[in-house]
Amino acid sequence: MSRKVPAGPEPQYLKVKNFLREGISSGRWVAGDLLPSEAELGGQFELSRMTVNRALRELTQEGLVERVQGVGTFVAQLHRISSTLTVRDVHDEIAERGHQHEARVQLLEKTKATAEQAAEFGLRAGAVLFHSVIVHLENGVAIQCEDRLVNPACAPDYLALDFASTTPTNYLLQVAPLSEARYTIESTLPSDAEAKLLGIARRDPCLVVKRTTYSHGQTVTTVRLTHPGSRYLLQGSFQA
Amino acid sequence: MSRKVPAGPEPQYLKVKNFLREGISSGRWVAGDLLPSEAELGGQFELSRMTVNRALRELTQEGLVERVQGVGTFVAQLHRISSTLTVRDVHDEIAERGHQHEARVQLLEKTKATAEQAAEFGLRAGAVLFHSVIVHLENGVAIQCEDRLVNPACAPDYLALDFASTTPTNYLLQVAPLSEARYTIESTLPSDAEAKLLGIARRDPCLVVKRTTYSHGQTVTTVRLTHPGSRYLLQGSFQA
DNA sequence: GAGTGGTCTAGACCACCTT
DNA sequence: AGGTGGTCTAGACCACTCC
Repeated sequence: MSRKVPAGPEPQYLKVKNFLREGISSGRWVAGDLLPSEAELGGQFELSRMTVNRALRELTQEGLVERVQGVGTFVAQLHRISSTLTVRDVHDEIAERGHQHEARVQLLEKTKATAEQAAEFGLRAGAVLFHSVIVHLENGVAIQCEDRLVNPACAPDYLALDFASTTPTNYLLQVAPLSEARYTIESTLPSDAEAKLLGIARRDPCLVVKRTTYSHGQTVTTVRLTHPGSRYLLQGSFQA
Repeated sequence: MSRKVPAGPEPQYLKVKNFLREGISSGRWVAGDLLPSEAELGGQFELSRMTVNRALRELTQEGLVERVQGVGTFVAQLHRISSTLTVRDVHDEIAERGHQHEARVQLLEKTKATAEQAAEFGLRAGAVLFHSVIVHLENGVAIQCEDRLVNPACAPDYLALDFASTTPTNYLLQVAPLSEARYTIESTLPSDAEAKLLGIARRDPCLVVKRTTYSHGQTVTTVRLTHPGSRYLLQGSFQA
């Protein structure tokens, strides 16, 4: 068992992972099948149990297999195609495509929280919130309208910032370490104001991402990101 | 160092993970900061390096920290809020909400591939494809129109199936082990046919998921899932 | 050369499930 | 009792980076 582990280009645990991945995606094992135990795989590959364990643990986390203590490892039901959807800072996203980003600040003001907003921020109705509306352009074309409410307790100098150079997302992540976020994605029509700002018709469908982020258990900000359906889509992929 | 590791309710590596997570979400360490090395953490917690390594490895995979060999472990830039978006079988999704699912088969036919479709399936133009259109209802309300093309080579008996009892997604996952999938999510208007089938107006925005799945390097199926924007949304969350 | 992370081992103890 | 996975150790060698 004392192999001179070359630790070459491909680690041993990856060989095990690939062996199993291959077996699953080729149909050699199908959903529900019992896979070889750690001991068996360790024998076949001449590896210690810890190394095999790592391979199987990672496959579990990737959702490809399911493990039951005392029973064994099974091929997972792949009834869910899950993948990492990344909601990112617009600036980064545009920059990564090699395009030019421009932000136009349409509004930057203090406002008083409605009862609903106050509840979301854990403040009392009428408390002061910061409110900004910014249109983001990619190579001169409006692709996102960002309508945001900010908790002044988390970012007291929000109104004094220059959003032509930093995005609110970027700034807020710096002043308030992100601990949790919730979002929804839906398809709706833009408001009159949004349609005007984005240069689209009132009846053009939009992809709307609503997001609330928390830090230290406090609500930092809520944002509504409206994207013209004709100019924006989310994409992702899944790999077995 | 020979502690009687109680392996109690909380594993040791989780203690390390939680310690670091807490430090990051509380702002004790901010993006870019250098975290204690494996050796340091091992000393503080009286753990072996392997155990600490596991904690840090998992945090890396969760996107919370970044590691550079020979340099150290740093708090990651949380410029991306990523979470697992799960695109699931409609039936499961509805059943999980405790609601009733009904599938109405609107169309089930052979068709000849257009040049574009043929290219997607790796077949020649005019090759036979199976085509189905099914409307899915949740408690009697149409929430999804599923327009699907299927590669006959992967599911020869597709046309003979009873989709009132099994969904195409479910069936196809069984006959063709999923190896890869790609999808996009966008906001558009429904076609005339879709609007009619979903019982909505032609100008009601829809959330459309397009998905192509592969098995053994073959294209198994392409599907367009159209959801009335007023009745469907995707949601997710992110936890630091 | 000293410090870092990346990997691997050959044991170990435990909890759990099946028999 | 015997097999399974879940965790942990105290070493080890390597590749990499920084000084």
